[in-house]
Amino acid sequence: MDANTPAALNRKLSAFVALSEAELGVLDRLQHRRRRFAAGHDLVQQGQAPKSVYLLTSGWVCSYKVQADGTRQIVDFQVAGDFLGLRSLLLRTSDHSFEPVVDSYAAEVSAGDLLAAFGEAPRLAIAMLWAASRDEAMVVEHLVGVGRRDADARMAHFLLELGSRLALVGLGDGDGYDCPLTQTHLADALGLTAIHVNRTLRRLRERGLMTFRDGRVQFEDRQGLVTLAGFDPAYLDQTGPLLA
Amino acid sequence: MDANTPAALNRKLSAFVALSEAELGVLDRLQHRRRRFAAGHDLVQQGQAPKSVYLLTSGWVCSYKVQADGTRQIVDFQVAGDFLGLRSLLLRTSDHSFEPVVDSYAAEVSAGDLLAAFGEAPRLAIAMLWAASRDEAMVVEHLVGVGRRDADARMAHFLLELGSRLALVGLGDGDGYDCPLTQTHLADALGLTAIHVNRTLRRLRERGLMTFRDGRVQFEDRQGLVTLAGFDPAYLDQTGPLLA
DNA sequence: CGTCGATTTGACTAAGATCAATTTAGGTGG
DNA sequence: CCACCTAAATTGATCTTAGTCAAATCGACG
Repeated sequence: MDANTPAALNRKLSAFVALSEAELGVLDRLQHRRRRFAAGHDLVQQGQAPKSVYLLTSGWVCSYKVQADGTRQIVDFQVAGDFLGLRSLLLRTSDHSFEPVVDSYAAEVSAGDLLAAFGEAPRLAIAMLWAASRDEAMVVEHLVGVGRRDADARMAHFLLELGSRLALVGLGDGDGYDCPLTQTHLADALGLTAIHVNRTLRRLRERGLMTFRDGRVQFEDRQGLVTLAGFDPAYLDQTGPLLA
Repeated sequence: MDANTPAALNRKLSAFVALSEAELGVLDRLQHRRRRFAAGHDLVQQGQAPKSVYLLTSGWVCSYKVQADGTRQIVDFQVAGDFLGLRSLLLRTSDHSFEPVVDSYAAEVSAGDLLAAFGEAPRLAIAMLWAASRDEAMVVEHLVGVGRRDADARMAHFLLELGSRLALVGLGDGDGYDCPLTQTHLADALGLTAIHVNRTLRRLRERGLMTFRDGRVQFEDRQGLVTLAGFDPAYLDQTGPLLA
């Protein structure tokens, strides 16, 4: 799908710790067992206990929880370089489900292989822990948005964060990025209805801040968006860990 | 404050993996450097880079983020047996602040001591990772509540979860528990206003489901609350990990 | 007794949800 | 190539939940 994405994880972790050739080699070998996931077909059911982690190499996946009344909350989106199901390895019951938003490719890594790789390259473990912590910080920021930002700021913040994440793995730049999400995905992520998402996007467009059309997010006034959203990317911290 | 709370962490982890005498000893030795935190005085400022973790032995603390406009979102509450600032050890910038809700006591553990303890008792590391994963699952569930539950269900779910957590460390039981939170705390946690929290508690009381008065949460109709909230404690999983 | 914070209640407003259509764009079969 | 089907996007009208503004009550504490 995109030639440079197999290296997305390398690129992401390298932005954080300088990994040696040997460590990058271990990382590459982990990503041998490739699997394809077709858009719309769920990956893991809520309540199952998986024994593998997936490293997404290309595509988009969302992780979500559904409630008894059928409403769903999307917790996070995963793009190239992101992990799927890391937490589920530790908790006996997987606490949410995964839906590929578009056809996606991921490397399947067994818990055993992962532990072996950590033994071989301990700094890899640190780097992955950093990535996991960063993911958790994003969930926290997501909670802040849903709890304390109005629809416009919430949308702006969400799309800015996504832009930063994608730029880190070489997809898109400061001006915008390609984004296959539907307004329903946005609604389920932001705790809004699809209808309100539509009106929110219209407002942002009419204010000259950004457009989202034909699968493309385009920032027209990035600074204006940042101000509206109160976006402070400190929580995406790319400057390295304390333990290194 | 409460005689049995110093053992809260032991009790919590033991509910999950059977720890040996030796492992429990390592755990106890970690908790020697006690510190007191006075109610209302913040522990760590957003943006600082701490080099220690705290293990709360008694009291209540909340972790939160404040936004530029002054609104705040409480991400989680910590009670006896919970960690403070574990994630901040990995991300260079601490991504939120801590406020002791009441006078609290915590053991300060340096990153070095923690790593040493893991070397001595590797199963302790697994158990603590489990606890960290569980904390993250709680944040996810919190996000689901704020995003997709109305005020009544959100409140009911929150108070039920808190009850389960407290029962695990021996504070309170299935009927209720002592809770020092103000309605403002609840509002900042649930993404509501304090006024609406007040009305929400009144509705729950009038429906005969529960009361919250004079620092005491009392379940009157636990099953009714569980149904209203759609509370499924699977994400609090106490049945053990895959890696053990 | 007076002050301050927390709780409680009422009246009103507003952000976002719900209900109901219509339009648009891809894909499919004939 | 075109009629048809479906999912997504768009818009209007109306309703509901929760927020805002204002004020009274209550309790702890100096």
